[in-house]
Amino acid sequence: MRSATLDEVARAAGVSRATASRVVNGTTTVRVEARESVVEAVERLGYIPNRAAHRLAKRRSDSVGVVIAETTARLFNDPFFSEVLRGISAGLAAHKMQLALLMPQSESEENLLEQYLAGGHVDGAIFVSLHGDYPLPERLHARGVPVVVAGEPPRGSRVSYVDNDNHGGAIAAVNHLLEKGRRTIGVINGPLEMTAAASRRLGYLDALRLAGIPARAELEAGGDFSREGGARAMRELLQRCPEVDAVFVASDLMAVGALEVLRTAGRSVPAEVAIVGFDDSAVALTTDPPLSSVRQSVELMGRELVSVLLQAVEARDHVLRRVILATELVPRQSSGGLPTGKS
Amino acid sequence: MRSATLDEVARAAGVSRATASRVVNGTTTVRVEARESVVEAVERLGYIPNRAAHRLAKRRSDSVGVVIAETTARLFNDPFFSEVLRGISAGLAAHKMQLALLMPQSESEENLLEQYLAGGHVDGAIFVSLHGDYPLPERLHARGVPVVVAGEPPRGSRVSYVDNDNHGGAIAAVNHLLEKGRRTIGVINGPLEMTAAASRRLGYLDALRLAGIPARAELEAGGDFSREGGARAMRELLQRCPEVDAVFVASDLMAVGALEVLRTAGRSVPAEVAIVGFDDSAVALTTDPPLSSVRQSVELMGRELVSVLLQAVEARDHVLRRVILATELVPRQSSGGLPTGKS
DNA sequence: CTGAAAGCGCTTACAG
DNA sequence: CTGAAAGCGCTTACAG
Repeated sequence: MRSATLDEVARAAGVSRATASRVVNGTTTVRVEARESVVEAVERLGYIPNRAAHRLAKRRSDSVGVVIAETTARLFNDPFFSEVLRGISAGLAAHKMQLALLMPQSESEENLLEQYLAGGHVDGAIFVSLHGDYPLPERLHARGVPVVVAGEPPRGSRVSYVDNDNHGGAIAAVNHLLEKGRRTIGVINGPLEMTAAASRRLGYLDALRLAGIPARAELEAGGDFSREGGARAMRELLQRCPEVDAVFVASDLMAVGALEVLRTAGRSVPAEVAIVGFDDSAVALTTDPPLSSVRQSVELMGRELVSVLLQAVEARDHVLRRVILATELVPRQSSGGLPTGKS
Repeated sequence: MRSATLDEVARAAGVSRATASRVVNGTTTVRVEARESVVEAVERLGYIPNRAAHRLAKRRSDSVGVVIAETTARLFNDPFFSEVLRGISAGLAAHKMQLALLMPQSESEENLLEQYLAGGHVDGAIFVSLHGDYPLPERLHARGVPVVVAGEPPRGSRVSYVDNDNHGGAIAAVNHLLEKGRRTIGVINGPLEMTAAASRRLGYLDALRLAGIPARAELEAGGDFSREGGARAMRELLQRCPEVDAVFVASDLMAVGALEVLRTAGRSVPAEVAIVGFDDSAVALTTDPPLSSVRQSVELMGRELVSVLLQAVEARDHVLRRVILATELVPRQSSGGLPTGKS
């Protein structure tokens, strides 16, 4: 159960505790023989450093808080969270940092959270909550706690963040539809208080503008990133603009709902209506026809969140860092993307 | 940034560090005046205990490892993980324990994991991986590390676990179908190497047996807990036994697929075929008709996992604990469950 | 390159 | 009820 201590290792290796510490921590200034005997002793005794002692002496926690402050509904229906968590976990593990997961579920827990994060229990914090106006990251940043958030925060914010290129991805999607000869292109938006949704919408509008096609308000419908919402929006669109020949849908899940409505309405995809989704999630491959979508790597986002945070921790600086991850259009049959059967 | 130390609090309160420690930790044997002046000093200085020092002195980590060793696909498509995580998080927070999330993603990370968990970095571990044969919990248990797993482990295992009453839930579901007058009841199973799937199947068989109805192999079809799998299984069932008048589907997601197939096949639900799912997840309310299902609380499971683990940690014992959480049938229209429109 | 020693911030017998 | 003191296991100037 109890691992050997550094003292025991030192004694076994016939060196001082200081030297033992040096080789364990990879300091180079140690004679080869000393190093070797320490390494041997570590092996033999199965030495595992005591993290608490290490932290106390170094005055660093070697752990980062990952805060997921999200409603139950979103949390359970959006694979985003598991995926970004996986990326964060991998990034942290590579740096031997511990992931302290925090999921506040009430007002009072929120308050404790701020105490906790500001109290030196962690070296920094990553926020993965998506809803627009969340003041905690900003407050912690102001108190000098290194912070990074997933997704672009509302404008005016001073905290570092990592985000996917939502705007660029949307432009690519709409350009693709334009190249396919579509001219009456609708959009199904996500909830616009989320910056991701707002950016995708902007990309749609910008792509149309660049192509010299005037935007029409009746070609926009609102969703909520859910399948149901996508279906509802598609019905609206069909009713308001029966001549619509393509739709850029701001999430794959909504696109699934839209496809169902189109099938029920007897509109063939992509012949009559071409569809492009966003996320390139697993469902994109299971729809009929397979869904063209904009790929983003949420796991990569998790890794980037870690590296941005650790940069700030190392540098002990207060620099604002922004990382925008590339997105990529993956054409499939729902937009007539691929001439062959390859998907 | 840096919080006051206990020493500073003691000095400000005019007592010794020992006394200050006693009131901070809630020991009762402290004179009222001393207590009050310490409390006041804590307030005034904004004292936050240094966790590393506390841990080092107490030789306890006050944190538990939560291991999610799961394939990406399952992790991202199953809300189970977020939900159980939320329950665990809440349970741990209530005990002021820290949640160290561990998501090993390779062989080598798995090995480090065992080192880590056995190395005293955590007071115990909760395992949330679902696939059948996972040796790590057993090994840690044998090494004296308190361990509890979510879901019944394969038979022969000696580790504590918390599970939902899959068997009882399945019996309730099938009994309900029997009460509705159905006699040709099929089943769509999950992957049987998962104990949850196996138990549900057993419940189906037992309920039939108790009702004196012989089981027929052609009324069983296999799924994989996915929507696709459910659809495939339903097609099989219709082909092999067109006279089937009810199906117990071992997960809501599979039931969604089954309902789609039935609609396409022109079978009305519940008039011709009654359906009951399992999980009572959010989708149960969005299907058409609303899906009867067996309710289980995964979040509660998370809380129970914590309390079982902490019992073992406190007691420093090696007792095998098993907690089976009640499930409950929620009748809706897919089984003709409710005479009125209430769902 | 190496060791003796101070220090990180807390807990807890022990003696009173 | 309370304080002086040892101890938890590590890191790191400092002197050599």
